[in-house]
Amino acid sequence: MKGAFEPKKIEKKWYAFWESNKLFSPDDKSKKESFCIMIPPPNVTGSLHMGHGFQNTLMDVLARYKRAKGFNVLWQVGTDHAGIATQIVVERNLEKEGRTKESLGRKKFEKEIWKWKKLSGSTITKQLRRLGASLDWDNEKFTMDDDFNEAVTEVFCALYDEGLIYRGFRLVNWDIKLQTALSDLEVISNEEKGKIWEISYKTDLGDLVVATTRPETMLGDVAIAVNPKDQRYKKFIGKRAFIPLIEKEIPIIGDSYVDMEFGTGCLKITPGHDFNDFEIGKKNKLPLINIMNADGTTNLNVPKRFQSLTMGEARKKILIDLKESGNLLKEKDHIITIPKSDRTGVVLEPFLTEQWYLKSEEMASEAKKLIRKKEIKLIPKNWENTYFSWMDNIRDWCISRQLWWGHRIPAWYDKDNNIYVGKNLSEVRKKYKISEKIKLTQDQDVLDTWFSSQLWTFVTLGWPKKTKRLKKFHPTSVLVTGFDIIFFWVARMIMITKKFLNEVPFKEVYVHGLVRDGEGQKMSKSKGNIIDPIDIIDGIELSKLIEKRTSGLMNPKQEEKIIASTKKEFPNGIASYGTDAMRFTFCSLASGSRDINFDIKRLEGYRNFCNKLWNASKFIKIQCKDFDNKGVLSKNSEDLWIKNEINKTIEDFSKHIESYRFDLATQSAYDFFWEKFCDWYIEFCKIRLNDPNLKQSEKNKIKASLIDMIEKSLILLHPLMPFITEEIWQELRPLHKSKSKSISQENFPKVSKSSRSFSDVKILQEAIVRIRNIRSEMLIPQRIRINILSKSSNSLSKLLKENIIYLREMAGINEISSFNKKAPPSAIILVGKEKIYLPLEGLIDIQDEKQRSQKNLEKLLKSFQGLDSQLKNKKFIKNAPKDLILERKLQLKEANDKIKELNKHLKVLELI
RNA sequence: GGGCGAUUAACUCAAUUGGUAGAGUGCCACCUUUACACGGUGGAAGUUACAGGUUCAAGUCCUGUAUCGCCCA
Repeated sequence: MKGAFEPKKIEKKWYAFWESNKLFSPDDKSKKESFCIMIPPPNVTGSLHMGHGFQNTLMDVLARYKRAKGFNVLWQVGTDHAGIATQIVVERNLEKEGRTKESLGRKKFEKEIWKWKKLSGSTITKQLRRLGASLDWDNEKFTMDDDFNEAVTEVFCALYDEGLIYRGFRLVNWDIKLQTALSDLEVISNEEKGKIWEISYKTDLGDLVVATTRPETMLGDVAIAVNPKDQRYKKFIGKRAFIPLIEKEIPIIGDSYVDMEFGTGCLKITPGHDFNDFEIGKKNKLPLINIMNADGTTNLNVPKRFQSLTMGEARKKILIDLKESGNLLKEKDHIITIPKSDRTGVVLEPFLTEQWYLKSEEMASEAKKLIRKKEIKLIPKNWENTYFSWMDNIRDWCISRQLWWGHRIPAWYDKDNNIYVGKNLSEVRKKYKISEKIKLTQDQDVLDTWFSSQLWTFVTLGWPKKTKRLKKFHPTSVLVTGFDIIFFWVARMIMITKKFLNEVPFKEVYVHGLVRDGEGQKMSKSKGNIIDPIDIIDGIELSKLIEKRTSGLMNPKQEEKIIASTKKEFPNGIASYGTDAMRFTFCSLASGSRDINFDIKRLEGYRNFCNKLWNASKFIKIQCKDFDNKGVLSKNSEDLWIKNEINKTIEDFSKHIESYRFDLATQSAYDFFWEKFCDWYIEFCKIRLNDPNLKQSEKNKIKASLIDMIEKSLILLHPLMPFITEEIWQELRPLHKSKSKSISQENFPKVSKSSRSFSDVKILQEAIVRIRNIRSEMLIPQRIRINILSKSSNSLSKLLKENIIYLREMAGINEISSFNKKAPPSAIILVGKEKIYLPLEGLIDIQDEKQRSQKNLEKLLKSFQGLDSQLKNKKFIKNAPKDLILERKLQLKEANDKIKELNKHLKVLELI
């Protein structure tokens, strides 16, 4: 084993070993209890980002932990076809070659996408392997696979036949560049500086002033609305108004929706171009006018001089005309929320189209019950509020997209636009009894990607076939996901799974936070603060990191800023930290909070922990060279103490993992290994093994104990850091002699608790720490060995003498002498109730000792006073729990004893 | 406008049903000791955003204020 841990040398080797031995495939015949996690399928052509790294680390920890706990584990792998995202990428690639999807036609374009999928589709799955993710690669799924496609079609047809899927003519979020409807998830609303204009409309009773942020939609106005309670405008209701410039007559209506305080209190109603107006229009039975083409230009419904303009151009022209006609009264700055497309960045238009919708209310009400009845638990619980608030206001889901990449909608039309839905053309003809002579054409649209994603938990297991896997692993155990897709994915899975399987898709949902940079900023290309998990694993030079962060920027102006901040944060680039350190860091940050600020400093600390583990193991390997382990353990107090410590740790660790407190789990494992095992136990063993007076048979027992402890530690840590633990475990195989192929097949250590208090070990440790402390304070050099004294009769004296071997090495003690009557002038160290005397002569200045004792005394007095006043409080005695009072009393007595001793000591010092 | 969350050491985060605040990094001092300087030993560092309240006891519960963030409209 080398001096320092070098992750690069081992990681790829072990992943290949695990995979080729199929260690992560569940056993279909197993009688063990099942545990199943579905991977939230990443975009098939995407690449790994920090969110993936974080999420998949947590899932892998669960999967590996559960395997070690004796479960039959399936962690299902697969990818999503990611309709829009993928189509855009392929279109861009074609653009570079001067081709367009239209020039190719639909079939050839689809072929291009499959080509691209083949080319880049393994990037993400390769990266998942780099994370150490213990996925079941034998059953990788893709949402566009044939079987998935069939399942999607089946679900669509069933929902249609039941009347839950229907065609509807209404507003959608329209991307004029892609010319498709978008899901709410793809809408990014940002506040921007805009303007609000006040425009006068002529009416029967004089002018009304309307405030609007979108004057161009005026051409599609169908009414003016005022609040019926508004005294200013009450009399206008029922009268006529005239749209300026085109002088079209529209009614003035009363609707309580209108906010009297906002703008002028007069609202123009444009149901064809505003979601709220659409609702008002429906309520008041107003007509619908669409003034826009699919490409975002004005259509034939507007006067000729305004036709074929972009919405921006139309706005300019209308404002000029309004100014001229005297109808434009005011122009004010105003902060407006502008919805933009997450995909193309263009401003989204509410647009009237005919789309396919899924009725959601009934399914939502069923889905709400499942959470209420606790058949599904959200963790942390407060996410249930988010879930309910969305479910309570659920609207029908627009499931069609005007794209070429996705599941084609299984609907056909005849020349009269009659709709026929079925699994395929021949089934449709049979189902609806339509002869071959009648021409049917299939709907051009595809389904929203989430429509297939919602089937993920059961179609991956073989549904609609009644497979063994489906029976064994569904409902799945837990879903690990981000809060940003509770609506789009989690809620919909719950609804659809209840509908089709009459089951829950998962029993628990662990909702994790969003990974941000060290300053709490969301990581994004435009901010230039993205860290690629692979760069943390492998390391990256500063120049390459800058190149990565600044290439392909939408706004080149930011380049300088990004270069400066990158140089500041990573002056030497990013070192190679290895997967294990990164995973450990992710876990240590997974506390259940909403934001995870990824701080490279934390990473460094946990990288050091990997090195500690490495070197401790190396030490054991060196010590146990040629040792034939018979498994006979050493049973001194310190050996039993460490065994008890690891048992406590195993118990805590399990408790924390099972309650998804990965941070507490890492903390307990870290503390045990570094602070208990390395700092104390290894030192205890080292000293004993170097002791020429100790028999070889005893030394062998100590070696066996060390091996036992390191083996258990490795198994405990394996879910968190799979690579390093596998490497060491294999390296130590001659010592632990396990017959398993891999540490990943080892069972979690069984816990046996001890009722002992181990006070002897704890007092010994306290004595060592306090001696070190006084040495450091009194600046006694390490090479100087000191003599200490203790009263011959007390128990401390006995304990210290028994452990002189440790005190020599760990506290620089030379000899422990006893005295019967009177100690020479000394500094004193209080250990529990007893004292250790450190003769002053030649070592310590008397004034220093006075000062030190005085300082200690003050501290003790302060704590004494606190405790004393608490215990004198009758209400405290009356109300506080009994064991707390007892504890406080003991603390008080201890403080009191120590104060007495110190006072005595100070008096003695005065006399010298 | 409605809802949710956050504010704890210089930085990044913890703190179980209220019981006297802890890690990692950084900082200070000492130490090249044969597992580890990615180390060892010891140490300093907090009016828990602010103001009230409930309670024997508040980082934790309640009310209000401030700042920041997210979601929905």
